[in-house]
Amino acid sequence: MEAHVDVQPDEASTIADRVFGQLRQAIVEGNIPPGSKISEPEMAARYGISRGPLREAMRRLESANLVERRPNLGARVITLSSEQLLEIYVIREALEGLAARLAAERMSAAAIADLKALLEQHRGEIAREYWQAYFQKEGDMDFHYRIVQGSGNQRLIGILCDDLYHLARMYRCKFGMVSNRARDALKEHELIVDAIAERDGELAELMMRRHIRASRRNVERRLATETTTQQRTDP
Amino acid sequence: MEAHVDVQPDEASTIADRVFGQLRQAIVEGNIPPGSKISEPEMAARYGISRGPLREAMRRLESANLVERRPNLGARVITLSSEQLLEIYVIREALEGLAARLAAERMSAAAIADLKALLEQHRGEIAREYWQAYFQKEGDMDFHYRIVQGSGNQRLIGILCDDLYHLARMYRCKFGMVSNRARDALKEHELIVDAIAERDGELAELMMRRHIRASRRNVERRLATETTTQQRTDP
DNA sequence: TTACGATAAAGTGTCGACACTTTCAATGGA
DNA sequence: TCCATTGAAAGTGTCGACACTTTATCGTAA
Repeated sequence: MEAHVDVQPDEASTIADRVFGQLRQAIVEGNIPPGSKISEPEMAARYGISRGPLREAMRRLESANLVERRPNLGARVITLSSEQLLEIYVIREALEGLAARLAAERMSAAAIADLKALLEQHRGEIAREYWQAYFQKEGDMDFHYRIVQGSGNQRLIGILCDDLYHLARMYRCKFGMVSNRARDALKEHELIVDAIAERDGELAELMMRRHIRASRRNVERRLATETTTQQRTDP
Repeated sequence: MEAHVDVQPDEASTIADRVFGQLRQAIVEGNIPPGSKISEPEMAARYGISRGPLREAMRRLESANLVERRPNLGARVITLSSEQLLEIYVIREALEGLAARLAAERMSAAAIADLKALLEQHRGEIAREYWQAYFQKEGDMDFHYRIVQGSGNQRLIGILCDDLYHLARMYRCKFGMVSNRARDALKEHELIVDAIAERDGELAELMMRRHIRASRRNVERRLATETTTQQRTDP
């Protein structure tokens, strides 16, 4: 449990770690726009550090697939294409389906109780119409995050939590995904937790796959209408 | 297609790239034993470079999950536990099953023909008893590698080819996996390719999952007998 | 005016040196 | 004899400087 935690801007033993967390947050939230070049001297000056730690932070961003680096040409924030977003959904369907099955087999009773409490909280927030503030931002991620943790497969946890989830968040910040699917998603979450609580791994996997597929199709619809009704925003 | 290629010791624009490839090979092949500490000054001296590029190479090895680094304590080659090996198999089953399905849908006819030719070659090698030299080492990897490439999902390709496959090779080098399963595996490979050639994604996924599951069970049996008949080699 | 080439600017890759942390060993005391 | 303390040695983290590559700019010639 010591790995795979979000490196927050504060508390980090090394400068490179701290700057990595800050840069990741800035990139994911769109403060450093996709496709923009990151100049090492400029960034180092902005954060008041040397180029050494900054380069290390950049390398970690590269391995997290948030920036692309090419020799002698420097680093650019990745550009988000709809194809890549759909690729991520396809992988998440397989991987989180697996995670749900494993979680149903191995998650502790206490963790399941916590999960149910989280869903109860979400239910309340949606009823009070707070969901636009919370659920669509982090609530959904919290849910998926916990199930993946519950799988107990460290490598699976690493792939999903260290890489794919940050990318998914980045997309969410880019296109402001105001989801009309919040209620449906909550319903699906409940079905998944029920299956896990009954230790029915097969059903949990099925429900998780169906849930992520529904999310993907929602995004596909949104992308389709977006490209037909208005211009793309790629310069 | 420019990414996800094995960085060979030669031809690499930057020193860090070259040393990364050399170190990865040394680690995967067991020349730098698992669990051993990697001293930056010592390694830099051995390769005749400065600590800067070496640190970059180490960082890339860490993101490939071949070494573990802890602040102020340095880097160690990962220790291979049987649990981790099985974790990898579980993930491969899900991910390569997905890859096989996508490959059945999207692989070009030419690529499928190449795949068939590769299998034909393997068949010949096994018949001539050369399989102990080739098949068990890289032939199996070649097969899986091509199908993953055929999926066309760049992120899936990255996860499997950049990370998991090197780890799998590392395990293979550690325990000298002389497989009595070569003939069975070839048979399973043929079934998978047949399904892909008939564009039957569902069947291709099923066969690939079954194939990897069989491999995993073979490893499990081997591990079980190993631990009961002889001492573990962990010091 | 446009195309080509040279020069300068900016940026990345690499290096050696210093500061701080960890580790180990020797010394002293209980 | 054993444990704690202290000092040195080794190692990692960080920094500034230099070399080489890429890019932009300017000047010249067609």
